[in-house]
Amino acid sequence: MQHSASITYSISELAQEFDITARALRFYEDKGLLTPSRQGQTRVFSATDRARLRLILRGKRVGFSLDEIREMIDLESMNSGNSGNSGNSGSPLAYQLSLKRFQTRIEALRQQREDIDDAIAELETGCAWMETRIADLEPSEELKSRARAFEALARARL
Amino acid sequence: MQHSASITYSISELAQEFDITARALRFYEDKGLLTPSRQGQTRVFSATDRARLRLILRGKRVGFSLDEIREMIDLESMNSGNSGNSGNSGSPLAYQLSLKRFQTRIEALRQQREDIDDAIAELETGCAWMETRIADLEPSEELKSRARAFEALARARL
DNA sequence: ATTTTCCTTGACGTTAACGTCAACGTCATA
DNA sequence: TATGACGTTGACGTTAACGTCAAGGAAAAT
Repeated sequence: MQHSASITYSISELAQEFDITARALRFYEDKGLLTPSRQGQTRVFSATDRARLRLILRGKRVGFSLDEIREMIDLESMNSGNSGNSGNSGSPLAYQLSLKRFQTRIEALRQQREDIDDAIAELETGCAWMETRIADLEPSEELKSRARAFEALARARL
Repeated sequence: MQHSASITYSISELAQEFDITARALRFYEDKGLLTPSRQGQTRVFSATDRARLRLILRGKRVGFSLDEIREMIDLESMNSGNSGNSGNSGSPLAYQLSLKRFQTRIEALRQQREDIDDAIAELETGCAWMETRIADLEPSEELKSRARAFEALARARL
C-alpha cells in the first residue's frame, strides 16, 4: 500500500538533525526504543522512526527515563496499532498498572510545571541582580567605546 | 539579634519530612549545597537550611544538576548576603558568565514547559485509551459490587 | 550495666545514559 | 589500488547521585 519511495534517513543524518550522536541512536535501539529496518547491516530510519525519536527526546527533556519512554511508546504503538491481537499481554491488570503509573506521572508533571514557573521567576530575579552588579562594577560599554575612539584619535595625532 | 531558641532539625527529621535519606543530606553537604552547624559532631539544621533544602529539591525536580543548583544558591546567598565583601570572586566576568548560563537555562525552562504540556496531553489520551480497554475487557466495578451484594444475600439466607 | 537508638565518617557498589576505543566491512573516488 | 568517508559490533570507561555496608561514638531507655 505504501509506495516504495518513502523518505529514509541514515544514522548520521538523524544524529546531526537532532544534535545527538550515532552512539545514542544505537543505544536507543538496543533499549527497544527504536527499531529501524536494515539494508544489509546498515540501519535505515523511516519517517516514523524519526517521529518516534522526536518523542524520545521530548520525553527526556521532561525527565522521563528511557524505560518510562519505552513503556509509553509501547502503549502508543498498541493504540494506533492493528485492530487484532499482536501477541501482547493485553491483560486488564497490566492496563490498570500502567494507568496508575501514567496518572501519577501526570500529577508529577503538573507539579513540575509549577516548579518550573517558580524556577524561572527565581532565575529572572537572579539575572536582574547580576545585571545591576555588572552595570555597577564594569566600565560601561559606552565608556569603553569612547575610550577606543579616544585612542584612535590619539594615534591619528601622532 | 536572633533569640537563641530557634527551631532546629536533626538529620533524620529533615530526611523524613522531605522523604529523602540522611545519606542524601550528607551528600548535599559534601557538595557544598548545605552547611548545617554542628553540636559536637552531630549536624544541626536550621530553618534556613530547611528552606535551602526546599530549593535544592525543587531544582532537582525541574532537572537541574547539583552543581547548577549550587551555583544558583551561591548567587542567591551573595544576593541576600552582607553588604560588604565576603571573599568571593565578584569579578564582572564571572557575573557575565553566570548571566549567560542563567539566561540560556531560562530559555530551556520555557521549552521544557511546552514539552510538559505536550507530554501531559499525550499521557492523558493514553489514559483515556487504557480506560476504554479496561472497561471493555474487565467485568465492570458495578457488576462486581452486584456480585458481592448477591453473595451477602446468599449467606444471609443460610 | 547493657541494650537501643541515633549519629558520625570512610569506603566501595550501583544505575542510567551514554562516550570512547578497537577492529573490521564497504563503497566511491583519486 | 589505496585512501577516505561512513557504517557495523563488541567491550570497557565515565559521570552523577546517591545506596549500602562497616566500624564506631554518644546518649537514652530498660
